[in-house]
Amino acid sequence: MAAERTSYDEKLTLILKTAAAVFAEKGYHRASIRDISRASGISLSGLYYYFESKEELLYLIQDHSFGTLVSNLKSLLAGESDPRRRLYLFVENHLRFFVSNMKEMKVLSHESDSLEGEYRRRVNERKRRYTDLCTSILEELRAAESGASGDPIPTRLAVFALFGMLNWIYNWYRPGRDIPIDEMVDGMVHLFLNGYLGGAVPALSGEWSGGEGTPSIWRR
Amino acid sequence: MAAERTSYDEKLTLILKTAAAVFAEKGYHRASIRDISRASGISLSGLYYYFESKEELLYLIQDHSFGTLVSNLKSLLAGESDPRRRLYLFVENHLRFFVSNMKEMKVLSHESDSLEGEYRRRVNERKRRYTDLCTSILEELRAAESGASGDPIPTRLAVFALFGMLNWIYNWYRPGRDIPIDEMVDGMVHLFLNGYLGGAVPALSGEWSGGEGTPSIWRR
Amino acid sequence: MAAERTSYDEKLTLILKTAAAVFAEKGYHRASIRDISRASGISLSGLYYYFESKEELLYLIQDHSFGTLVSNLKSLLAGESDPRRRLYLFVENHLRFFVSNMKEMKVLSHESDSLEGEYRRRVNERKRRYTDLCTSILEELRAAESGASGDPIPTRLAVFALFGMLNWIYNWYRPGRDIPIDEMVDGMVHLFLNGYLGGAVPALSGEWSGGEGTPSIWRR
Amino acid sequence: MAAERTSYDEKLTLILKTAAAVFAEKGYHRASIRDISRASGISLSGLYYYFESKEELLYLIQDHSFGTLVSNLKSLLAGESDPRRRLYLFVENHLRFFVSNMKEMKVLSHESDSLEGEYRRRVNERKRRYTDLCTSILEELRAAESGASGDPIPTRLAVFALFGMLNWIYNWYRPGRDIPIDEMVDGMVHLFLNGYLGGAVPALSGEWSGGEGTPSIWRR
DNA sequence: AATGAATGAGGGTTCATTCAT
DNA sequence: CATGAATGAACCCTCATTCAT
Repeated sequence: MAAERTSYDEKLTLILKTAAAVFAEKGYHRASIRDISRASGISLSGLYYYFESKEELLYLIQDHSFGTLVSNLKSLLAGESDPRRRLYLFVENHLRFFVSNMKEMKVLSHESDSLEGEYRRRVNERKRRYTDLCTSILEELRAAESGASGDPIPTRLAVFALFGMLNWIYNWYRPGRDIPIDEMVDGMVHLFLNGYLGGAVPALSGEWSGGEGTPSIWRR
Repeated sequence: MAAERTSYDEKLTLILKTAAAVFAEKGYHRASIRDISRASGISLSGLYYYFESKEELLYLIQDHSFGTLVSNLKSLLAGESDPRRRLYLFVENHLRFFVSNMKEMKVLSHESDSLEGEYRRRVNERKRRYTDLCTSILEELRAAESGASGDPIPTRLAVFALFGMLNWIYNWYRPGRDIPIDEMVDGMVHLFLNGYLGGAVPALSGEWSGGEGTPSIWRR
Repeated sequence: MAAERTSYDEKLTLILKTAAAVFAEKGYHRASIRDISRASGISLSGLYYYFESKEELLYLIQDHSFGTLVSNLKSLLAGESDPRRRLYLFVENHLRFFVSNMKEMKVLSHESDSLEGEYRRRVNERKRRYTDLCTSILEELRAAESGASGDPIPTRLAVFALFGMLNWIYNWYRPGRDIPIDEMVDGMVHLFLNGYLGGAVPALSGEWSGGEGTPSIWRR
Repeated sequence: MAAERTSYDEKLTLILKTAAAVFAEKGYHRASIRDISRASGISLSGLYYYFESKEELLYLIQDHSFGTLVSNLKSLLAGESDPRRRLYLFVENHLRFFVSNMKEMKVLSHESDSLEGEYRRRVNERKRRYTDLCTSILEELRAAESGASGDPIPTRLAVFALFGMLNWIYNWYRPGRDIPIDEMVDGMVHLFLNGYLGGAVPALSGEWSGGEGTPSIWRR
């Protein structure tokens, strides 16, 4: 008697998940709502009951993903004050979530320019706060570790180098075929921590020809 | 009498440069040939004298960029055998070229999935060789520096972490408003070298709850 | 205990009034049932309890309006036999009703082609009878006034000129900002009566170049 | 040898004429670009070479029609200063043009609300000027004819009554089956001139029950 | 070497309408 | 009585591409 019906929320979730997969596969602009209709088994017009436009659909995916990512992080960091552990948790949360939600995170990383107007503003606001949180962890870290010698790495550079390392994985990491996540987390933290806090690198710069950079056919 | 006509090559170069800018601005799929016609001042059908399809145009841009990037690198590395210096030169070449040709490199980094078939194969082949070169530098580096203790960072992870750091810059680096390239190069090399070669990070892992990762609305 | 429920009729009336306003505002074809749902506060599917199709809804509006217009007119003309007064009452009824029910009358005037089949037939039948009534008033009028000199104005032309004068008001008349209805009624009756019954206009025609009419780019 | 090719302008003219017919037949909103494609024999996308949007197409039709209507009028009125003759020419031009370009004029009269924004503004501006011209003719007329007695008909009312008479014809006039244009022109001028200039109509007003107008189901 | 004109395929979106509940 | 959820058909418009000139 207890009919097994799918609720509105379940269906919306299915749609978001399917759409994320389609967007991840073909890219947002190349993907058509018809693709999503086909992949989800819901009629083209039926989809519009759940979102108002393709752009809103992208926003919903990004917003949901980001929301969960951040909310998970918050509960992890809640009781922790040691900067090293906080960084570790940050990286671990980011990578685990990324690997568990590869499609969504690819969409989040790759389609940041695809939103416009208010949607874009909102997602960017979330990104800014997430970046700020990362920045403050790095600053605590530097404050805690006094031994730094030589010119320190600019924090902004460090933050985005870290995000680059982490976000780039959708371009190469294949779960099951690459190393397990645990090892990736350890490796990334290790790499970044030693790099960020480690002693000065022997001077090498200034000796390269440089000038206006590499000549190329593009420069004419 | 000697009319100042623009040659075929000059015009092709103009088209590639313009198209790269348009693709960088709107993304490959969102950009239309009409956009490129408008931006270049060449008629829609006139463009087709210089390429056979939109996809070939993308290929030409990526192939040209990559070709120059690699050729520059080759001549820089030519006389150098010290692994540290070789890494430095690799990073410097990559970043300088990237910043000098931001549009093209964004297209190269961002639109790797937009090519198909033979075009894709060819660009991927170039990427593989470039990656291999980077890999071998990192291996030389590790071989040269004996002091490494503890579990070393997997080379594959290190390579892609490095590429992530470098390629991500199109998402944040604004020439003129951010630090000069020299400092960015120093910072990136410093960060990566210390990270890659530095001593083991105090064990932190294994203590996180994890399991299948963070619960999320996506996982239901 | 006596719940103050709105009856079926009240709700239907609300719907017709709301729909008339929406149709008047956006035009029948441009307006959507969703617009009416929004404007009336009744759910999209809930509306279909009161009519079977959008076209029937339009029919109901036109039929109701016309019915009331004619029924009012009938009771006004009931005891009156003087042709001038009968015309006056005709015009007054038409204009007053029009101004009091601007939305509905705009729909009636403007959307006469939007009905098809049986619906159209029925409304047209009502229009025909209404027109016939007007025609007969004009004929009585002419019969009563013997003084007409020269070629009389063809009745069919007079009838439709009158309807044009009257119906056009939805294009310009703004209650409150234009003259009061009374004056408009007087003015219209005056204009039409003098025109219809007045002496011949000095011959002016036949002197215009004309031929097939005005040359225009359309005629090529 | 002399190829019989149709020029751009000829094709545009064909499209405007065809589109006017389709819009007149089905109404602007109900008509689809596909209908116009079918009717003109030009492919759907091919049409967009000649206009940028359906709305621009409507604008082009209205603007062209109005332009010709007014330009014809201007050259007719050029040498004429007698108010009566000026009115006659105004009406004759309007009606002849209307009948010769029934489709376009129906679109012009019936679809005045279908344009928005800048397009609407421009057409309305033309309409305003045309209306002003008519108004000034009526004023000259009244000034010239001193004999007017009693309260004169408000000019604004007279102008729009005249336009109503004239524009309404798309609702009833069938060339070939109705009276010839000449007679219609004479009739309309006669009707309006006598009405507008004629002596006062015997007082009839004020005796009707009225009040707030006719009670109706709509007024609740 | 270059272009104006044209097109088939497909894009996102809206609509009137239905039906189980 | 009333609604939430769903759909097929159709809409306007854009696109990469072609081809005669």
